[in-house]
Amino acid sequence: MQDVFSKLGPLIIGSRLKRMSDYIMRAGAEFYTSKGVDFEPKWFPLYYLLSHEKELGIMDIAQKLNISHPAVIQLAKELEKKGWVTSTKSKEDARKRLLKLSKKGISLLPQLQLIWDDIREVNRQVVESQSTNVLKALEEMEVFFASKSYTERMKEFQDSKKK
Amino acid sequence: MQDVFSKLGPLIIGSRLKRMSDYIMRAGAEFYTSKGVDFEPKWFPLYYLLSHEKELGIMDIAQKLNISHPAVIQLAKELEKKGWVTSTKSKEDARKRLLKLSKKGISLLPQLQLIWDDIREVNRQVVESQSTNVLKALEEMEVFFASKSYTERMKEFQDSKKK
DNA sequence: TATATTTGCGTAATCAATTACGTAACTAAT
DNA sequence: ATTAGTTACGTAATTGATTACGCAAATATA
Repeated sequence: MQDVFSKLGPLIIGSRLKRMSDYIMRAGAEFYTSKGVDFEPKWFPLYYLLSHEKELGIMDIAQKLNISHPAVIQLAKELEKKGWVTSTKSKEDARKRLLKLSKKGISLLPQLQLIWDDIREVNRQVVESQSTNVLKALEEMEVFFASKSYTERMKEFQDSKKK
Repeated sequence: MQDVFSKLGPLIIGSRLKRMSDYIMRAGAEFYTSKGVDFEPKWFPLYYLLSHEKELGIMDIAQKLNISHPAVIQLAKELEKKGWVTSTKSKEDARKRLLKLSKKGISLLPQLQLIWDDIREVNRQVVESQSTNVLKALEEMEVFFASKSYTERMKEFQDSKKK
């Protein structure tokens, strides 16, 4: 992705973010394997969330993780198969199925913590090497679009041109 | 993805990059639709590349775009169906199938250019709003990992802890 | 209380991209 | 000139996530 694309600059922010994200996620997967832990990066958000929140319904999780609810069901299915997560029907609301970490899931935590510490440390090295901090940049983008969405900004730009 | 995750910082660089990338890509798709142009963001890299390079083989493209060659074949199939891309067997190397923009594909370019200009402009606004430039941050990350991969850095960190 | 609407969940179909594998054409080495 | 190895491409299977759809429970409304 050099030469031709170097001049594109802002036009391909999306693709470049995706490429870097894929790269990091893949490296993360490698790392779990190298440590002999049968854990996949995609499980992290759900697992981590449950490790902090005791019990949560499918939709609550989907919202907190900002993914679709079928994705949550799928991830939960995998973690249940591993025996790390169990579910119970809610007594207050019969529609809800509550997820939580099983004992086995909780007992795995310390081992994962160590790995997460390592990942965090290397990521910190990345960030510290930067004169321009990627996390800060992301933070700023999130705030920027929270105040007004990309699509809205597009519309406004269109209108401003017409004048 | 607030509260629980806010303290994670560097641990979830990957997920956050992905989330932002997804967001921008989706907005891009919306924009094409709103302009009544039947073009998908995923086609952009291949289309744009061909608009600059005349003729290219599948593998050349895969390398330049940093995607797998089946992905190129798939994208090409779609663009061929649209009538924007044609292919010919290479005379120098009978294994190669060369892709290029068709006349129809070329004639679409000016219209797309206008849209790309708009996208570029709004993205520029994003970047200019930032005290910390996301493109610069990405650039730095790319350089950082080009000199030594994430996995290598992981290994080194592991070793340094043992001492 | 009956009815309409919303909410929570599950399944199915679809999508975009990958890995794995096979085949044919080219290249290098003997 | 054979053989071995590499390269280019295509297909199939898999992955990870989404949207679309439907059902049942809860909530709001008449």
